[in-house]
Amino acid sequence: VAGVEADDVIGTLAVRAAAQGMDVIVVTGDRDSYQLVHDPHLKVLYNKRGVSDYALYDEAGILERTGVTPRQYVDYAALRGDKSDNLPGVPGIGEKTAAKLVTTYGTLEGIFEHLDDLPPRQRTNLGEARDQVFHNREMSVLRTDLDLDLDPDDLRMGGWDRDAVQLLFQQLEFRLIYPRLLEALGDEGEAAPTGAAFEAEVRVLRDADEIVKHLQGIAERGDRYAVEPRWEHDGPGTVLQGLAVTESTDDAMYVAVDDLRAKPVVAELGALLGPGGPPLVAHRAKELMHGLDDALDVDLQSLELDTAVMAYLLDPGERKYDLEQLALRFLELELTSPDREEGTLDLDGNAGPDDTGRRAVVVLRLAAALADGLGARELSELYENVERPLVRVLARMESAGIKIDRDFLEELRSELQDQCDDLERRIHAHAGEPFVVNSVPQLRRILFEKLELAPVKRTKTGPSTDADSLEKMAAANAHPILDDLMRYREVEKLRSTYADALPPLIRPDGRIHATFNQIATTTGRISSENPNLQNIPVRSEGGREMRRAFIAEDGAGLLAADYSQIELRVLAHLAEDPGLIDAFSRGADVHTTTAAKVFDVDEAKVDAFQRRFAKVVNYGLAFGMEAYGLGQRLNIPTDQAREILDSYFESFPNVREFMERTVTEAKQRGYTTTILGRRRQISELASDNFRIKQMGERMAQNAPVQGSAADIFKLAMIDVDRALDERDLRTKMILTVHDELVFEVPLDEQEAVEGLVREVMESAIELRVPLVVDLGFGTNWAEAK
DNA sequence: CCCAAGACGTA
DNA sequence: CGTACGTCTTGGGC
Repeated sequence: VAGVEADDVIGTLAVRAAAQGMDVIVVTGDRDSYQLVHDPHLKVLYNKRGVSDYALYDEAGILERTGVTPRQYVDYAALRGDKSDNLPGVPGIGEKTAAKLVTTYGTLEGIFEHLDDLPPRQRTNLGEARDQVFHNREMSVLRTDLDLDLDPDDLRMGGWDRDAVQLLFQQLEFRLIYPRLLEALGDEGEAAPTGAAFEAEVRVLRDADEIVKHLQGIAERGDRYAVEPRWEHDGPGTVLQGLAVTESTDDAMYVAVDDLRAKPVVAELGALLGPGGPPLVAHRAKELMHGLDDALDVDLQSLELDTAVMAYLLDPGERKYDLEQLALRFLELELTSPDREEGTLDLDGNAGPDDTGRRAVVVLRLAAALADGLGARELSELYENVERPLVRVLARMESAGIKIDRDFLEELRSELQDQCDDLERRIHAHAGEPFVVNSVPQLRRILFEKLELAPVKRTKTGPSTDADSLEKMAAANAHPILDDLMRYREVEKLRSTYADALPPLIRPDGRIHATFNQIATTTGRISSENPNLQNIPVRSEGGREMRRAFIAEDGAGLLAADYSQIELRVLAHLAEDPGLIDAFSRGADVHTTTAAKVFDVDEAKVDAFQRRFAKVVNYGLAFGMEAYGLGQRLNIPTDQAREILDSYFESFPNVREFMERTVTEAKQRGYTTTILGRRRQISELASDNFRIKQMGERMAQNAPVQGSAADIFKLAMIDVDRALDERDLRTKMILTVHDELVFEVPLDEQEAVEGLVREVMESAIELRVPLVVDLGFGTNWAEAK
């Protein structure tokens, strides 16, 4: 109620309801409500702390709790004051004295009339606080006589509007509360329309001439239009069933894939989707590209807007970018209405032509809304120059895949299996009993109970058994089981995650086709799944073997091109740090330079040990690592780590300044930005929880650096792809690993491609420091690194 | 079948 | 108490 305190509304309604004979309980953490409890029908459920510690007070309860009656409460509270409401009390008068005074003299007025009867200290203090005390009382009196337009009867609990609640919760991104609410209340809610009943006229075209005419019409008009694929089923290996196409906001046409295969139709479709075709809109255009390529051999090159990618740029922190959710959030449209007409689902429960058509219409509407959103956040250029062209680059990489040496992989697999078996036997012998080595709870029992080893660190559920802990325990010569355990973990990881998991993913063409996800990471990087080709081992010697299984076609080799220390170069650029810029500009080894500065020695005299320290410092401190963490990583005392930290920031002062500025800005704006304007929202920065807020600060420090590096890398991918295309080279880009690109290069193209790739990657963007690319060439991925 | 936890591979 | 991912095995619950 405008212009009125909420407490007064509560007071008025509570008193009115009690007067009507209703039993009223006011649930509150506000003690002022005690004054209301003068009616036998009215009680206060006062929550002292949190939600589980509470007390139910009736009139007698208030008297017992405070020593005064509800009617006397405001006078008592006025004397006592209330720190949380910023109302000072009377010095020397606490709860006990206040209660005594009020019961003796009845009211504040009564007390002040009898000041002379009181002890001198109280008399003076009360006299001085007189105005404050009356002010206090005024502040804590609840009004119970407001002129309200509503009555307690109007507030009876009714049904609930399920759809409205669902819509609201989806908009607010309350993902878990809605199902819990359904569970708690059952689905007895009153169904109410929410604009959900969205229908589109969908016409199924079968005649080739008619289809061609329709497509020609789109080409001639040249307006934006949407294409939505219908798939045979969800998930990988699905096949295109048909396409819905629309230029309007309320109708669409649908063509089954068999009808698209007619020669004149394919030709027309190819022209429409080719370069220079009218601007096409799709949701998850990369999947559409694969569908068109696989089923019809059509190359989609006229993509204008991909609604999934656009939504990702608006908020890269979302988990999913389903059309259903986006429609609800941005258009307030319910795409999957539960009561949709029968017959729109096929036997497998999949969407039919009508659904696909409706989706196409939604995609077209959504694109306009998202385009506005991108514009308003200055993300349009990033979308047009980077994310949009990248879609097709990634699609082509996925199609290319990487060839696998199946025999080598099988050989490796059986070797690893033997080693695992052997190590498992030894571990069981050390333990004196068989147990599941992979099971952390069972391993804990063996190590920390049976063998009574001393834990080094803890997890949420018990002592940690991670590699770091095992290593520290082994260093203390705790037990011979530890060495075998560490080797087992390494070998078992290689066996299960790579040697076992990769062979089933080899397609009939002898290659693995991973999916590169453009809308998965918060920072702007690309991720890889099914399998993850971005974490194939390389550091350990044994692990590196795995890369020998990734090979080139006969007559070709693999070229690996990786940016040298791109994140540190980005940091140097963003922070404009003279020390870092100088090191990179003169081509020095930046870790050596850091070591020289931190340890105060000549660059020429830096030893390998110091350089290793400096490397950890460079990659850790710059992103919020603190003395404790640095000490852990380097196995040195925290104090010593702090000294290193201090001298680092002394040598590179602009880095600290940049980090501080970044965090401040992120707190103020709610998001960080990259070189190309990519945004990342960091809600953690607004948390009351110290640890969460600190985590947010580290994210804010890292996101601009990792994200800008991703920006540059994506530019490079697009440029290289175009350069290869323009020169009609047969070389294919086949992998992307954050700062590394892998190409399959026909041997006769090696020289040309090496020069081209280096040149294009190094000039992807102009920074305050040079970009440097390292190249490697070989018959397999291990050799190319 | 789903999920969380812990572990671990990469940048 | 550096951040960013994806995947594996266990073990508990339905």
